[in-house]
Amino acid sequence: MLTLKLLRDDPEYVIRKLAVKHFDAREIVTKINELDSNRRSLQTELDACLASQNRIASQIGALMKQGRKDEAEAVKKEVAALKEQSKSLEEKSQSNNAELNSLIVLLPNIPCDLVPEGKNSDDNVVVKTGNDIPELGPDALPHWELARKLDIIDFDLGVKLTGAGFPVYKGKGARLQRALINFFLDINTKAGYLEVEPPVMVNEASGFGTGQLPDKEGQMYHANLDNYYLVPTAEVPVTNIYRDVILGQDDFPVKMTAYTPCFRREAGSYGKDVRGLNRLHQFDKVEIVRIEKPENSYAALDEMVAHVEGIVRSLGLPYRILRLCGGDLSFTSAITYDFELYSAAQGRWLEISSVSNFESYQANRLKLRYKDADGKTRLAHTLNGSSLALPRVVAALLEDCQKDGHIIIPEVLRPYTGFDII
RNA sequence: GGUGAGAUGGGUGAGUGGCUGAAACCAGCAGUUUGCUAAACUGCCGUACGGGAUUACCGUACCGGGGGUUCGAAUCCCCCUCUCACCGCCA
Repeated sequence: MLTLKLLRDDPEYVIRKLAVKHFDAREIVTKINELDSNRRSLQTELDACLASQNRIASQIGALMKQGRKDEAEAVKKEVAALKEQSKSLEEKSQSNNAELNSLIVLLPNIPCDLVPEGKNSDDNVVVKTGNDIPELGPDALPHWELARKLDIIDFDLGVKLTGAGFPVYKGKGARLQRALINFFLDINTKAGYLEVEPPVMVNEASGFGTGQLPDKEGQMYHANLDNYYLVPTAEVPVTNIYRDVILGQDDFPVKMTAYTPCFRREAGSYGKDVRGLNRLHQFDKVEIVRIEKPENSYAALDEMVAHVEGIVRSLGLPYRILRLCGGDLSFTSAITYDFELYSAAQGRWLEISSVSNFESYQANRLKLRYKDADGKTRLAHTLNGSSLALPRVVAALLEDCQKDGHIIIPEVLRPYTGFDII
């Protein structure tokens, strides 16, 4: 969430920048600043009231000690009115602040200056393309048919075991999953990311920390007996490692990578988007997370984009990098680069990675801070990106690498798969 | 799941109603001195919010979380959560 200080110091800036996200913030920002000013005057009043009570209480203590009991009793009577007053001030202040908090979380993150104008995904800017789109013959198949023919992914069996969106990978299909996960983790750790294996269920506090709760509650699977949530992405447990943490100067940079299965209810999706591997309820993903000082976060973002591009390039699959426009940017992101692979048999681009800088928006929720050179406590910046999400990589790989009904495994993966053709 | 014991500042750990925002020690930071891969001494050393002469000052809150008793609570009462130990079960 945004900081009150920013909203107070430069409301017009916030309103102007949020317009890039097509978010009309004027009303909320005005209301927030009103509530914030109430908050401060109420607190000043309440603090003064409590201070007198404290003063009187210690007077009574002193009198009692000297055995001047009657005087103490007399002083006690003075407190009653103050107690009434502080009680009412406290109630006012609590309801005021509750309203303030409920409003401030409605404001999305401010897009950074690099974010292009635009309404929706059509307005995203292609910043780079790489690797050639293969010429497939007329008998080229979409991945779900290839998977069935080669008997490497069984969607129907997944339906039997669980439901739609929970495929079963078999034989070389299963091995391919494992190969990709290891390949991605190896590249990430070589680039200095610390490998982490986090829990795949998190508590409520973690869900709040990264912003999945309360808004996206319906998107997560909930184990209600213990009130745990299945992680929708490793970002949640990994970033929450640093919830309520104050980092020192020497702790930077923080670079972590983690593989987890990801669970998403994806309520409301339908049609060609959910065919085959295009959209699943459970999928594998390797994530990278960074925590940086504000002055370094954009350099870190560029590094992450270059890193992910290196992985995609090495797979030899046709890709492009998009800079998301204001209208397509997620609620919490200040800037996002999407990576897409071209799925030749479907004739469409599939998103396989999203690399974002959240600046201090997540950190403010997480209470993730650091001591700067002057010893001041400030909010850190958080960033994350997929490197990579497996299903659509597999979809594109199957479709783009098909030849005479078989799949030619990309060179870099062969040490991991142990085979070069499916 | 059962029984018992606990939860205090970065760490160890004191503290059973007012003198405790919290002893002491360790770690950390700054300085002094002796001098040299180090020691001694002195000072500083939690967070948030508010006020303000906006880095020095003042106020308020916070001793797992929430509520209660009281003029006053880390300290008493209630509820919850978590941790540890033993037993049971188990990959």
